[in-house]
Amino acid sequence: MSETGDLIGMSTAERGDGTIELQPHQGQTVGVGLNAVVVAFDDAGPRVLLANSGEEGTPALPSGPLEAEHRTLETGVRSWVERQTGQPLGFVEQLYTFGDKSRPGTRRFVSIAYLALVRGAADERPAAGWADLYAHFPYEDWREGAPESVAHVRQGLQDWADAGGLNFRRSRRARIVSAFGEDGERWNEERVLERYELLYEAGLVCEAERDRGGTVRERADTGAPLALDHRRMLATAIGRLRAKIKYRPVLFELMPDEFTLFDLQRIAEALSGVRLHKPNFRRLMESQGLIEETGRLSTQTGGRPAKLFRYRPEITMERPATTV
Amino acid sequence: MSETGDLIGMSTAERGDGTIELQPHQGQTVGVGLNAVVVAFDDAGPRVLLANSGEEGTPALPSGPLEAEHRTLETGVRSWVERQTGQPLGFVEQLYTFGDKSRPGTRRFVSIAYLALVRGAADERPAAGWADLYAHFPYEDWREGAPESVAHVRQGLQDWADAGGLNFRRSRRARIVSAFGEDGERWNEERVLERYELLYEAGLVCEAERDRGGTVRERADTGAPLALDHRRMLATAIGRLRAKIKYRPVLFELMPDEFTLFDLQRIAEALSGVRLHKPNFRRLMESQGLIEETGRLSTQTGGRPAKLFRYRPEITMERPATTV
DNA sequence: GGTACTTATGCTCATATGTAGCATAAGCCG
DNA sequence: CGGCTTATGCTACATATGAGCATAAGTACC
Repeated sequence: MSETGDLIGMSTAERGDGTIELQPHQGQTVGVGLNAVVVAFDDAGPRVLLANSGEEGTPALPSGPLEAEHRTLETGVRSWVERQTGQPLGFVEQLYTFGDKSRPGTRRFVSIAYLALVRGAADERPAAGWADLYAHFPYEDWREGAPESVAHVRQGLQDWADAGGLNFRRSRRARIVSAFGEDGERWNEERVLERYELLYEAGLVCEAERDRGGTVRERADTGAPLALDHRRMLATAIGRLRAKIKYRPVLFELMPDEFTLFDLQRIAEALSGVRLHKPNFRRLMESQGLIEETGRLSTQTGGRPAKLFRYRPEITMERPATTV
Repeated sequence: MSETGDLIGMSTAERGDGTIELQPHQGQTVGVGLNAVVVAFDDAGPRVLLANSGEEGTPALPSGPLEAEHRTLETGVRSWVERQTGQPLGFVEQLYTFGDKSRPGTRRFVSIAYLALVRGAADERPAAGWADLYAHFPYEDWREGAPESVAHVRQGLQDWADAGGLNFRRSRRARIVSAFGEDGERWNEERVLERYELLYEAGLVCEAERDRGGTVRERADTGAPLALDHRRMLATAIGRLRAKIKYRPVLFELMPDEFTLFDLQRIAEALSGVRLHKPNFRRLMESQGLIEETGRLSTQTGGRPAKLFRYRPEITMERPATTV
């Protein structure tokens, strides 16, 4: 191998066959972590898989370092989640890579976050458990109309905007309107990350206090904290998921083999956090050809029995799918 | 700092104030690289910024290792691109993180790829240059109808599908139809990555041959190669960009201060790779309130002079924007 | 057994959005 | 001045979306 180093920061290593292999130098020792946001459903609603980080510790996402034996990043994630929680993963998708320097002096750390969907939230695993998704984002659940916490949060943000200088005020107000809409109007359910980052910046989530060296104090309005920047990852995941169910049939990764159209709708609503119009939702689902009747009925509805459907994965195609 | 290590693969380090800090162990030495797909326009069309990797080397994307002084990943990317090519970046967005183990024995390598848009393709920089985007993806340019290369490519894929066993054949054919449509119908311009990965798997791009130890031989139908997995990154970037111009006003990151509606349309077409209906494109742009007339006219059109417009960034809001 | 209640299912309508075509305006070039 | 170019504006049509209402078919309760 002959080093030529003809390009700043790169070295080209000649292989035996005369071809050229390009490899960046190592810049510094960097830890690479893998994190997973694992989402599932049970009767109580949307859940996220958490690993407890010790006795008093804040809960954390399943995570671990990238290791030599991981063939791909994705296998690494699968292996960590299964080792830590016993939960095997189905659908897995890369979310985002976080790598800001946290505090001067601390070692550089790059975290690659993944989103995973699994088919049922089976409980009773050691050092792991399914938490209510909206316990960490109370203001994101608009299924019963605007939640109380939103008013609190809006007020807190208003105060924060008013506290700044003249220039700050304008741009902060614009960001608040963009993220939270005005007076309950124009709520865009996909802006989960934008909202969380605004709250963090305004010091309204407890992680903000903690990262400045303060103590973690839970807040009812902005929700329960997670370790490190894991709540940011969760926000990223929810936002991505809410966007994705509109154009990809990912919903079915969460469904049992057989389901009614209303089951499907309830899960779509739980994820997107808003109510949907029932007849329109049915029409959409039936017109897309993504599902087919099994011929059987569900009598567990409390009213007229509902037809049971199954997903048709053979129509992988592309079709936009579902909701809002 | 007391190590408790209560969670597999994690260690909790107690800080002075009694709060808990969670940090993954270091798994192995991993190099973290930053790559940038920088896109711009000149009169000849869409361009991508490349750094030459030595005399005979295949061109490469601007890239370099993550370094200690980079505050964020994004600043790292900006700094590397400017150091290597002299090009300062405007709009920057994270694309995807690649980290598969390439060959057994080689050191693990994680590459974080970014997409950047800049306002004009000024040339004449040392060790850098603007290349024609579609030179690397000839089959992606449908502005003049289905390109000849598509027929070649389709044939090659067909042969590859037929060569496999019975089960392979079915799934391969389905993937081909999903990625390339059938007979020129149902072409989805956003599936750039899906198409590239199919071609790679079928051995129809020269990188496939190269990565198996063969020599790099350029192919007219599937386009010019790039170093390492950089063409995969480029495919990811084009796909993301084509999707994004439909719901975000990113187009203006590429435009000069003043432009005609047809200028805008040409750039939208060049990126998406398909022709657009002119009256509809105008109506869309005018109805969105994202641009405003400057009051001046362009007489360079060869016909009736066109009104000049400028972008109104104050309407950052959210508005879906443009095309198809 | 009937009545009230529940949920499922099917249909209609108004309104947005997207697609395609054509007519006219206003410059240039010979 | 007539023929070319491109810009600009408008209209007809198809499709998607959003909201309401009527009916069907079960269960729970009296």
